[in-house]
Amino acid sequence: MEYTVQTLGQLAGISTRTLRYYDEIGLLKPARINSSGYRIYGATEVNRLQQILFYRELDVSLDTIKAILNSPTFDGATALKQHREKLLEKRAKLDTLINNVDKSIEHTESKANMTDKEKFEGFKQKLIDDNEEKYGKEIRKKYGENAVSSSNAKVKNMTEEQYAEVQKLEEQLFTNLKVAMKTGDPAGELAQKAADYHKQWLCFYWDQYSKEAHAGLAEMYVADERFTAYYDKVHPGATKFLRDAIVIYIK
Amino acid sequence: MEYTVQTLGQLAGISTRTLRYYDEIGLLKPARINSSGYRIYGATEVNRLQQILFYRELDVSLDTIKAILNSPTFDGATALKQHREKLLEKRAKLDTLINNVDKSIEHTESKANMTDKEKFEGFKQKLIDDNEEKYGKEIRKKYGENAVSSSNAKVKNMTEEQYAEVQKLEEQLFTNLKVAMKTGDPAGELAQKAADYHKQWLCFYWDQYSKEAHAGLAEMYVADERFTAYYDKVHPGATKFLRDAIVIYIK
DNA sequence: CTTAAACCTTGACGTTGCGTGAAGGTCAAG
DNA sequence: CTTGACCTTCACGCAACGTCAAGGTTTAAG
Repeated sequence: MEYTVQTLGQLAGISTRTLRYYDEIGLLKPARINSSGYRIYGATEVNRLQQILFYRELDVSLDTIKAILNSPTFDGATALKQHREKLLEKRAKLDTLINNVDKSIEHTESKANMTDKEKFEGFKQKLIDDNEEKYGKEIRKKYGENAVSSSNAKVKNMTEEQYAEVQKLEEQLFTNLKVAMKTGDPAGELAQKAADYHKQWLCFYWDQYSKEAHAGLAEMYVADERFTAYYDKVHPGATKFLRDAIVIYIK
Repeated sequence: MEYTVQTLGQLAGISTRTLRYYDEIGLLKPARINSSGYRIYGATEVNRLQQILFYRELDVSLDTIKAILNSPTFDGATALKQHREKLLEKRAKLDTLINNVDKSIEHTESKANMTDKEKFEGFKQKLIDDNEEKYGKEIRKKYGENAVSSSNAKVKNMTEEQYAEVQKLEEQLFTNLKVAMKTGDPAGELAQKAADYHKQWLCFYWDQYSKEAHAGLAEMYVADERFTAYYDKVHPGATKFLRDAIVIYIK
C-alpha cells in the first residue's frame, strides 16, 4: 500500500504540513517521489511514523526522536529514562512555581488590608530577600551550601517580641542617624553606631551576615528611589550618609 | 535617578536586549529618548519593571503581564488565580506524561523478552485502543460521556481465564474465516458467523461496542499492511474478506 | 472534452522571548 | 585623536508546526 501526504496523514491523525516538515528536517523521508513531485510513502515509512508518534506523544523532541530512530545502538528504553528525568525536573519546577503563585495570591490578598507602612514593610523584606539571594550564591561559595537555606524560615518564625525588637532597632537607627548626620562625618562614632544598628537590624532578616551583602544592600538603598525616600524622611541625604557609614563600617 | 538600558538592566538583572524587546512590544517604554536616541528610564519605569519581573517569575506570558499592568480594573490576584489554574493543568498533563513514560519503559523492557507473537499482541492492542479513541469522541457524543472511560481498565483487569477465552475466540475466528472464504460470499452464513466472532472478540477490548467503530477498525485492517499480513496468513485476501463480511454484518 | 473540485508542490511569514551578531553612531577618558 | 565602552537599529535563529499564497496535477462529473 502506498500513501500520499493526505492519506498517510489521515491514517496517522496528523496534518500534511507535519509530514512535509518531517521530510524537511529529515525525520521521515518519503519512500520515493513520483513523476509529479508527489511524496509517496510505503510500509516502512508507516512503521517509522508510528514510532515517531509514539515518542512524540511522550513529549520527546523531534531531534531526539531522530537520534533514537537513526542509531540502532541508541536504546529506546535508556532514552526514555533520560527523558523521564527531564519530565521530573519540569514537574519540580512547576511545583515550586505553583507554590510561589499561591504565596503571591495570599500576599496580594492580604495586602489589600494593609496600611501603607505595612506595605512598605513587605516591600522592604522582598528587596532584602532579593539581595540576600543575589549575594547568596557568593556566600554559599564561601561559607558552604546550607548556611543560607534557613534564612526565610527565620523571618517567618519571628515571634511578636522579636518583631517588636526589630521595630525598636529601626527606630534607634533612625534617631541615631538623625543625630549623626549633624556631625556630617560618616566615619565618626555616631555614624558608625548607626551602621552597627543597621547591621543588628539586618541580622534579624539574614541568617548569615556578610560584609559584601551589607554593602550591596546599602548601594541598593541609594540606587532605589523608594528606599531613598524612606530613609530620607529622617533627613535629606540620609540614605547616602548611611551608605557611606556602612562602607566605612565594614572595612 | 535616570537609567540607560545597561544600568537598568544591571539593577534588575536582565539583559539590554530584554529591555529593548519590552520597549518594542510596548510592555515597558522608556520615560524619554535623549538627543542621541538613547532610552532613558525613570523611577516609574523601575517600578513597572519590578512588577513585570514579578509576574514573569511566575511564568506569566508577557502579553498577559501587559494586560494586567495596563488595565487598572484588571485585578492582579484574579489574574494570578487564573494563572494558577493553568499551571495546575500543566502539572496534570505532566503527571500523565510521566505515567505514560513509565509504562513505556516497563513495556519496552519487557518487550525484550517477548516472542514475535506477543509483540504483535501489544501492537494490535495499541491500534485497537487508538481506533477506540478515534471513534470514542463520536461514541461519547451519541451515548454519553462516561460510557467509554472504563475501556482501558477493562483490558488491564482481564483475568487469565478471560485472556484464554480471547485467544480461543481469535482461533475460532481464524478457522471459521478459512472455511467461509471457500464459499467466497461475505454475506453468507459462515462469513457472518466470522464477523460475529470478531465482534465478540472485540468486545473484550471495547467497553462500548459501536457499529461505526467496528467498521472503522475493519477498514484499518485493510489499510495497514501489518494487519493485512497477519490475517492473510489464514488465506490470501482474508483481511478484505473479513472487512466485507463485517460491513454487511453491521447493516 | 472540458471544467471544477480536490489534490499536490514549494515558498514564506507568524508564533514566544529573547540571544547573538552586524554595522554604525555617541561619549568620556587618556 | 584614538580607544573602548556605551548606545542604536536591523535581522537571523530557536521548535514545531499553522496558515495563507501561487501555481501545477489528478480525478470525477457534466
